[in-house]
Amino acid sequence: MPSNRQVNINTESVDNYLKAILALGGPEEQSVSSTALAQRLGVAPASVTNMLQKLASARSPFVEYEKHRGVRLSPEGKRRALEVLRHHRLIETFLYEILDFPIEEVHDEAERLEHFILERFEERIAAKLGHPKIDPHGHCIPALDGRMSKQDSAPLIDVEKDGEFVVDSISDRDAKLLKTLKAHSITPGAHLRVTKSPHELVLRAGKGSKPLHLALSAAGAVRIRSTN
Amino acid sequence: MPSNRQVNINTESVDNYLKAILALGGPEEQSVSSTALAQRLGVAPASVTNMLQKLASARSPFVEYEKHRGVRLSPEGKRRALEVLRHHRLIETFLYEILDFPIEEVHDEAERLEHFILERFEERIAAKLGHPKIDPHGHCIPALDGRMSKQDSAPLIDVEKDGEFVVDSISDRDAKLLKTLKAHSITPGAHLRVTKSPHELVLRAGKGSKPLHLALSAAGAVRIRSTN
DNA sequence: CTAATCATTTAGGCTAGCCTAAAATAGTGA
DNA sequence: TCACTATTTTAGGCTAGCCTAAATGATTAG
Ligand SMILES: [Mn+2]
Ligand SMILES: [Mn+2]
Ligand SMILES: [Mn+2]
Ligand SMILES: [Mn+2]
Repeated sequence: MPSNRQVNINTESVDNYLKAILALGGPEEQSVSSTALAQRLGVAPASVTNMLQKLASARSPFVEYEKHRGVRLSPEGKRRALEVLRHHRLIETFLYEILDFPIEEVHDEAERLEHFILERFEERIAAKLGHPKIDPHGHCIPALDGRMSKQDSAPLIDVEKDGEFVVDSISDRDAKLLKTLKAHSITPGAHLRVTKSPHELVLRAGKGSKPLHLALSAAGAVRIRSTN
Repeated sequence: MPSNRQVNINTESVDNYLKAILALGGPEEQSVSSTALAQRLGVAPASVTNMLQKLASARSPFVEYEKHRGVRLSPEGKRRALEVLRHHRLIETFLYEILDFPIEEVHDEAERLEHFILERFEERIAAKLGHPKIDPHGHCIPALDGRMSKQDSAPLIDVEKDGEFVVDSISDRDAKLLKTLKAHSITPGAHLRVTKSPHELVLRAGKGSKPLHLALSAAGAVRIRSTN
């Protein structure tokens, strides 16, 4: 009857569970279902249950978990998740700015490295980059203390009527889309004219760039804000 | 009776076994004992035997191994070991040159990262650094094809009589020694006056730096070459 | 209110990589 | 050559993190 399980809580896998809970919980930190986690992490639901039980029953638990009711990060879990997110986005910025990686390749490389760097490395690249607040996808980089400015933006898919916007951020998880958008000069900070039609959005960045027909299914990956 | 074992041969642990065999086998690629490997890797001898059996019985084996007679790298194993060594030394150079790490800290960080970078990352930092041939400890960086120039140097401990030499390289594995040597301006490429006494060596670098009394036990970590 | 469906957990298994203890082999020197 | 010692291997176990299949719990439609 191993009740007070002694769990090794510093693994790549644990990091990834915490990051996934942070991402799926959204800004309101809603509770996240096993199935959603299983899908995001590419593992079986049973594996998720197993891990959640471990994370919840550790000595200082990373999550609050109740059977059948989903899971939330504990304060400690949130701290760790934000730390890994900071690693991730700093590494992405670094790969993009210093090592000249193409934007669509930085995510996968960061996804591995984020788990294996020490504070010193983080501190050195942050310094080298001038303590950036935004990564190359337009996402906010959490500060050392875990604070992160709320983003004042909306998914492109929620646009109600045609208009002009500024590109806020683009999801880092779809390399192909990132490449396409880049080819149309649709990058964070760019001005964007949006025209809605039943099944797609038509996007135009600068004068020189061709209009892009974007399926609605892809429009969740782009966030916009107003042109002040 | 699982004879043709299907082994996953791309793990950090496997990398570390191969690197250790490369290092312990020396330039003559002598066969390496289980005990020596166990000691170097900080695992039990039984664990080594187990891993060697796996590495030797894979479909394209990384080692040639005979019970009780030690182990050598196969051509494939040597290729991989040199690849990881290249990663390691490129990362060290990069941490030192680009991120301004202190010399005595680069090794530990590289020791982890070397297993988790892709070709692209290797290629980018090599380019950024101008395809260096020598790392900050003075060690040769294997080329992409695995070739590595022989080092024309000798361990300081083999010095027979007093004289002047050039510091060739310093072992990366002893951070404390690296720091001490640095404080006495004893770094790769520096000129060095060596005076032998029964139990120690006295080392003097430039005029400004204080003489360093080095125990013989530490003198294996430094390699020297003649002043042309 | 009940039955079908869907989500989640439990149970049982697997591999990698480590461990310890016991057994076997090799090497050495009397 | 034979016994003693040191090295190495075998045998058996453990944890982390996955898996599948079966069982259970929650939800919803009739
Ligand atoms: Mn990313
Ligand atoms: Mn990750
Ligand atoms: Mn090193
Ligand atoms: Mn290593």
